[in-house]
Amino acid sequence: MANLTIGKLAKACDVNIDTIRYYEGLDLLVPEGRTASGYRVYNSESLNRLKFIRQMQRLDFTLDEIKEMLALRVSDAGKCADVRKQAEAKITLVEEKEKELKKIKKALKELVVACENKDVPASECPILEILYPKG
Amino acid sequence: MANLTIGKLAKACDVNIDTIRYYEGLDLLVPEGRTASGYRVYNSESLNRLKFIRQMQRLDFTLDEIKEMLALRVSDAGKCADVRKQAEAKITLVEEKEKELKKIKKALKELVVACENKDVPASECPILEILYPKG
DNA sequence: ATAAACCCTTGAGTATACTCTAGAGTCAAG
DNA sequence: CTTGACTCTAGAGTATACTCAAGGGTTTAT
Repeated sequence: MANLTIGKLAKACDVNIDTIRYYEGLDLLVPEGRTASGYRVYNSESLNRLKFIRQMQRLDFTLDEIKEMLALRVSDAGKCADVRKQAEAKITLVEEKEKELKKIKKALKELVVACENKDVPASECPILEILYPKG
Repeated sequence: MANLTIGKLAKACDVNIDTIRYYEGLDLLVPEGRTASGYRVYNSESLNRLKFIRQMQRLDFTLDEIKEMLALRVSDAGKCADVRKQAEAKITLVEEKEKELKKIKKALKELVVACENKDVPASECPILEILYPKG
């Protein structure tokens, strides 16, 4: 695919241009090369890589974790299982968070109901009383 | 309940002692009082408050958001409707978080499935293709 | 009474992930 | 050939959330 300047890459992925240079410093996204005048040159693989990085960030992976995953790609496929394990660990984490969120939501809803009944304790912090009754 | 020194509170919640002082600076967790010699004194409400803070942080709420939730209380009779509104806003926030987590989980599960499909030639990890297809 | 363990404050340092500034060179259109 | 858009580097700044260090008082156990 066509060579890309840093600006075009940034626009294509809707990423700040400085972020791309920042990723380079982390060895996360290194340009294919440079022009004679020193401009960074990127190719379509850079594009995929950057898209992948952003996608994984949306999935709550840190840049370090993403870097590790990208390192797995270039080594052997036996390590696919490693990535799977990481993903599974994240799923467990997500499921735990879902459970906790339910509790919080329940407490907040009780607070709303209490408000409607003008029942709200004059306490310092009703949400704590609801979540942790009787001190 | 028994009065707690900062060290005991820290230990009880498995939190760094400096973190507690840091929270105080944010008006997030203020001690009940001080001893004559200036030592912070905490009570059981502090304990609940700190537990709540940590729980909410695990759920990816920022300290600012947590502070707002803890502030949901009726100071005088007329403000009940106000608190209800704010509580409802927080419920919306929680529900947004739930949605986000669902999306993340779905993507992670796709990732895991992709990993399990080992029909794919051993040279490339298919995960990247799933997350970023037709690169 | 003395040493260990604990507490105080102020201020600096760390980690993650950017984001911006300054000063200067390069490229593309009219 | 000039003007504006783009790029370069190095380094500083931002935001969130801690975490540590220095220097000095306080409590507690022996």
